[in-house]
Amino acid sequence: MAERKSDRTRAAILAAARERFGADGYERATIRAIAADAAIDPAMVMRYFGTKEKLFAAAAEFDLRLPDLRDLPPDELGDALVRHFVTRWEGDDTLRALLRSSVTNEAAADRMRDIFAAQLAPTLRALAVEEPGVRAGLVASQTLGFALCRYILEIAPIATMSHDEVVAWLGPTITRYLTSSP
Amino acid sequence: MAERKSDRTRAAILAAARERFGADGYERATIRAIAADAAIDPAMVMRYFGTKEKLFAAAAEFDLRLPDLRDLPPDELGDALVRHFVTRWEGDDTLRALLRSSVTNEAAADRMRDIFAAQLAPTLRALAVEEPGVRAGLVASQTLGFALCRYILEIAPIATMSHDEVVAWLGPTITRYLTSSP
DNA sequence: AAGAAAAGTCAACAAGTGTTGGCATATGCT
DNA sequence: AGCATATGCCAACACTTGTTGACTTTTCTT
Repeated sequence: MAERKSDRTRAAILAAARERFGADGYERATIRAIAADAAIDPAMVMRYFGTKEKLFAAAAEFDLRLPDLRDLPPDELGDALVRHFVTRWEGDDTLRALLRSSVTNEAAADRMRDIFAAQLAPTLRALAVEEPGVRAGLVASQTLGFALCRYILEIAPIATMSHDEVVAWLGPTITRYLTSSP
Repeated sequence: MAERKSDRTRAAILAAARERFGADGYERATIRAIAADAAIDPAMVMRYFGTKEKLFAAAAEFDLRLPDLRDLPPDELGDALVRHFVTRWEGDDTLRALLRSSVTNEAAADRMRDIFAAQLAPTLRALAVEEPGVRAGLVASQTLGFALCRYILEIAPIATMSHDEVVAWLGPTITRYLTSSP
């Protein structure tokens, strides 16, 4: 079965949706604007995805692609995680779309919580730390907060930091959240 | 000059606005809903504040009320700051309104950046740390991220933590951001 | 008590939203 | 080639939004 024509427009819609949701958030990103970006008719978006909610659900599918951390020495966990997160944030519009939308849209917030519970927490559980839920929450709080300041609010010194500086500052924090006992 | 009748409705509008902006964010919070909460006519909101933007600007006025930290030993700075932030977050709808709105609204983001630059950064500058801008950004990233996870996303273990636990976990992080050299 | 100013109500507007159905075009199969 | 199906466009719908202007009621001064 060859590549259908519809596959390409479908992909174009999804790409445009991720970009718009990421730039404007769920409510301000309009079907019409997404359709214009994808150079098609707004009705096509409905035909392909049925509803704005379902379009978002499809566009916000996301895999953190967390590496296996079990072979690392404990004091390098934070650095590795932070470096992974920063590159993951910058290679994909999806996380930005998710963050921008989850603040005002309940479905997006659900998605965010799900990524947290289904991807981050299990990875930490595999490290056999105590209270993996709490530690996963702490890691989320620092990484999401950093992303908020860097990509959304664009607070000056945070937004312009190099990857190495980010790792140097946040790495030890994450390491402590993973290894220190309360 | 006695208390005008208008002062009370003005205050009622502002309270309702803060609540709605905090619960729904800037775009989903409608003038009509705010007016309904304040038990007045939507047209009154316009008469009192002129426009939705100006209403938000008035409702989002905020003072962090940061204490003077210069007398504290350096290793207690983080604990004190974190405890102050948590109580400040929970006693006032304004910060939630600001956080929820700043993600999709540029004026709200400006306000957020302003609080950061005009209140947090100068306080740290008074502590004579190196690179106060960077450290203020780091503090913002952790505190805003924690607020996001606790009050907006309501990620389970973070949302239910006691104040003491919050201080125990975040305090050392903030202390390190303020005292450690890069 | 009369009149001015303040405070509040009502109905409507123009614009933008998600969504729908009908109709045209292109594509693939036999 | 001819038909069925997939793909696409257009115009319109019902609704909500911020905002406005005319009108009524209350409040206060003189």
